[in-house]
Amino acid sequence: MEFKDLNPLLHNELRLRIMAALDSLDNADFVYLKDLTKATAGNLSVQITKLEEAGYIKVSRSGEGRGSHTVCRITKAGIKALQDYQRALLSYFS
Amino acid sequence: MEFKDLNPLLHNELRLRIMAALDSLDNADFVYLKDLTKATAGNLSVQITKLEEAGYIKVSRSGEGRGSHTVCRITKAGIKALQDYQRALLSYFS
DNA sequence: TTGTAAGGTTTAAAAAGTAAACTTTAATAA
DNA sequence: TTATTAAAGTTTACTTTTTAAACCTTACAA
Repeated sequence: MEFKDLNPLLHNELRLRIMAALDSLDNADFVYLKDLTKATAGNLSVQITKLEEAGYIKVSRSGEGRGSHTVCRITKAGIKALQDYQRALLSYFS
Repeated sequence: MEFKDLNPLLHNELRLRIMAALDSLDNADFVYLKDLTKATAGNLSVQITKLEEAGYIKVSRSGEGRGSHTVCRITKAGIKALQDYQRALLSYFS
């Protein structure tokens, strides 16, 4: 039995939801992600920022206040990290 | 895209290691688990207790101090929880 | 214009994770 | 014997992370 390390940034439910969504959608805005992931706005905001800082997603913010719009897109590094995470997880199951 | 909730007790790397190990070994003692999971004794002790309190493992403790021996075994509920967790995870990866 | 709601961000509090320090007993050396 | 060291765990205090309530800014409606 050999357990591969799990990327702690991806080993969080909300962040994983965001990444999984962006992996198949390739781009989604804040409101859509909020609805899809069932997250609160605050939590979503924080986790998006963490993924952005890690370089796993790219975020375009435009406007302020009500007129603002935030669009997220997964990066190459993000896709790779997600794949690696998935592979690591497999080492835990049979 | 529908994300199933991930059991928070299992969605922790060390606890998952413990459970995955016990799932295939069916019984392992503290020292063996410590070596296998590469955990510190303190962390292992805490996480074993949490899994025990949840009814996912059964723990037999005998003796005290150096002569003590702690053996863990997965329960039916633990096996089911692990399976459910695994299934839930699959909903995150296409 | 002013009230209300939408889109996000900041924050402070709660929860969880971690490992150093400790307790107890067994083995070993002097 | 009687220290001394080391093994097996547990407690604890600390840090990190998570979470959502409160907040800010702007747009729209009445």
